[in-house]
Amino acid sequence: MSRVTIADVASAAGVSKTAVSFAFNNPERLGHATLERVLGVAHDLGYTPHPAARALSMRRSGTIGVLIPQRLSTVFANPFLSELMQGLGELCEEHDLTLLLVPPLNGSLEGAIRQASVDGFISLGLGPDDRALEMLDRIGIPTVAVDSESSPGRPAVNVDDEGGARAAAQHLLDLGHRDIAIIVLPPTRAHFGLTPAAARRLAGYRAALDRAGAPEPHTLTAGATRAAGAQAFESMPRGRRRPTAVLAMSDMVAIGLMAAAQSAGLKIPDDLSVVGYDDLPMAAWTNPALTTVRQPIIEKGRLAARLLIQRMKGKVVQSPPPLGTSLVVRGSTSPPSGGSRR
Amino acid sequence: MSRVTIADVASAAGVSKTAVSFAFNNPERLGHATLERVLGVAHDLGYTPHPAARALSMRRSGTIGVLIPQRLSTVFANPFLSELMQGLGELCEEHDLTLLLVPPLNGSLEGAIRQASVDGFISLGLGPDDRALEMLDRIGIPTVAVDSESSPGRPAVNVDDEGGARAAAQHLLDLGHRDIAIIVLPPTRAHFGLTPAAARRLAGYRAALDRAGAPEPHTLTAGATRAAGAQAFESMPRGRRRPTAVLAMSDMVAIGLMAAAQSAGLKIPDDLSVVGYDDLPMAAWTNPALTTVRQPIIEKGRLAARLLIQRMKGKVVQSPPPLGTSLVVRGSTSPPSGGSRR
DNA sequence: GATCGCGCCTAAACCGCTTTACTAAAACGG
DNA sequence: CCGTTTTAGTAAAGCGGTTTAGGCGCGATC
Repeated sequence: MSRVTIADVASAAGVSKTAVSFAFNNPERLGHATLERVLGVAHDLGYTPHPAARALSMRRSGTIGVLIPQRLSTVFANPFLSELMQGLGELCEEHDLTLLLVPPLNGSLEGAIRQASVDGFISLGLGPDDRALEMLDRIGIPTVAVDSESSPGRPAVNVDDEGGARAAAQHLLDLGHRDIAIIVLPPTRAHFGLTPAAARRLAGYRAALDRAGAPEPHTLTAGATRAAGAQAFESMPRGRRRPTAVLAMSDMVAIGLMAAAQSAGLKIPDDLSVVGYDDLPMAAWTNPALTTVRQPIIEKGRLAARLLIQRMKGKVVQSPPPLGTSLVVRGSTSPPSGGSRR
Repeated sequence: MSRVTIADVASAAGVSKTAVSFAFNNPERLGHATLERVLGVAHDLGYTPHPAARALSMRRSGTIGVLIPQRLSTVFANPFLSELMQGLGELCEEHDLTLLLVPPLNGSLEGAIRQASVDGFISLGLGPDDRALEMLDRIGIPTVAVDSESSPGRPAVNVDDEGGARAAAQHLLDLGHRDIAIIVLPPTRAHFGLTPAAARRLAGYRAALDRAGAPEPHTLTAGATRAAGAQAFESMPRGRRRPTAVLAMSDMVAIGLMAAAQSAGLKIPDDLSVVGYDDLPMAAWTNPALTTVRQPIIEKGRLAARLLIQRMKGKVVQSPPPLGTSLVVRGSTSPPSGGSRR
């Protein structure tokens, strides 16, 4: 006993397939009596149009894809994505769209794209010349890039990464820090350099430090998870060579690092100042609360979805100006403890 | 210029559509020379099989749906879903599946289901007689229910909600609490009573309290978000009628409630003990750290996905026994402050 | 009274792919 | 040298819908 199709309904109601289709999609084209009858029969039989058939025929699937360059288990470990999904979700629900998560399958994002039946894509953190984006262009599927670089054909939604980073670094400098470590986010795709957003943040940090004539910062790399942050702390220089402050490109890293530092006996912020990036909700309730750069993640999601939906309607859309970022000063930063160092 | 189809490739390569299809799905049925040629032409033209057409023809879309009974913006505000997605994601990636999020559209989960082209569904928190589940049965799409009730045809993945709840309540009783408030999770779907999991937890709380002869607990309802938790605190009885402890059915509620209590000047746990449910990662780093009932969320996701994938392969699967829960005692609970009360 | 317009419904083409059944040619075996 | 496999490829029938271009009956129009 297989699925009940439109033909089943048609013959059971004694009408053509067309009539059944009209009953659902174009009711005004049917007489009142037949309409009722068809709908009745359809309901009795438990008929539901086959989504794939519908998608094929209508050239529209009613779903938009979220292109995620990493494994779901790592990317969902960072609430950043949850926030973004809230924004995307809001607009999708408004427009009757469902959301398809598209991570790499067998390590291939392109392969995953091929399999995904969607009307448009939102890409996260891909470099502007990424093969995946190129592929989407070729197929001609509308795309909006988030945390990427805007390029002619493809609108991009970004925040002022560099400005935020500059503010963060300046804050530490103002407090009197000179020995500062930077925790860089790693590339998310093999053989593509830094993520565009990471590059911009790094540039922002560096710009502020250079301008103040601070010594070359110690940089190390850690993925955007708590565990990676803890690990980053372990691989920081020890003893008198330990920096007095660290700039992390993600709150999760900052939080993990803070925890590791604390369980190693350090006092935060006295022994080590930490500033994150993102301002996730939880940044406000760590102990001490995290000083961080706020970016409007939910709004970013909303905006990206809104733009994509416009594009899917055929409108030409421009990249909007970057959304604002701002430093939120909390308890995890303070002047360096004057004592033993320098 | 529309999408390049299999027919375009076929004629460009001077072969039949069949040959092109074989080149991709059944390469060994083609001679070496033609295979190369077809693949070459396909690549040059930038051909990609249309996913919907493929899905229709193969009766398989390569995606599984996650049926979510609430708005994405509320459900993603709780890291519970992130955790679950990590588990689901792991298995999906292993099996080359993408994940479709299916929340209610225009308030209708059924409508959303209709639109979703998936090979199977994972449902979250639906009552066993929910219309949506009934609909899935009728369509004949494999489904695994999470946080639901197992029923003959449909395997369900659950944790020992009641046991965990009992342990939590017993813990408070052991500490000497008698005036205890319970924060109940609300129904997620209109006119369906308590969520099955919420009902089981409530039963667990009550069982322990009754058995100890504690007075009727004060119960109130709050959705699984921080904001709702804070609000729940506001609507708790004040002054001497304030309970000495509260049992929340979700960490987020507990955390929100704790924060609200603290900013109202209460000391936790001295003035108010709080125990959550879930043991989200962040439960360990609130201040004080949250006493809570741990449930293995990621594992729950993995298990559900594994079961669903089995079912999609045609195997008949049974509901596994509930996964274990355990009380994790941290800093948010203590004996009631003896002083002014009782 | 032929024609037009209109309301209601249908036949058939089409969406883009997979797959079954089949054929022509080449290789094989005796 | 002649049947029999094998090999390499094709035509056509689905998959399950939507949509275009009519068809048919009937009262209104000229």
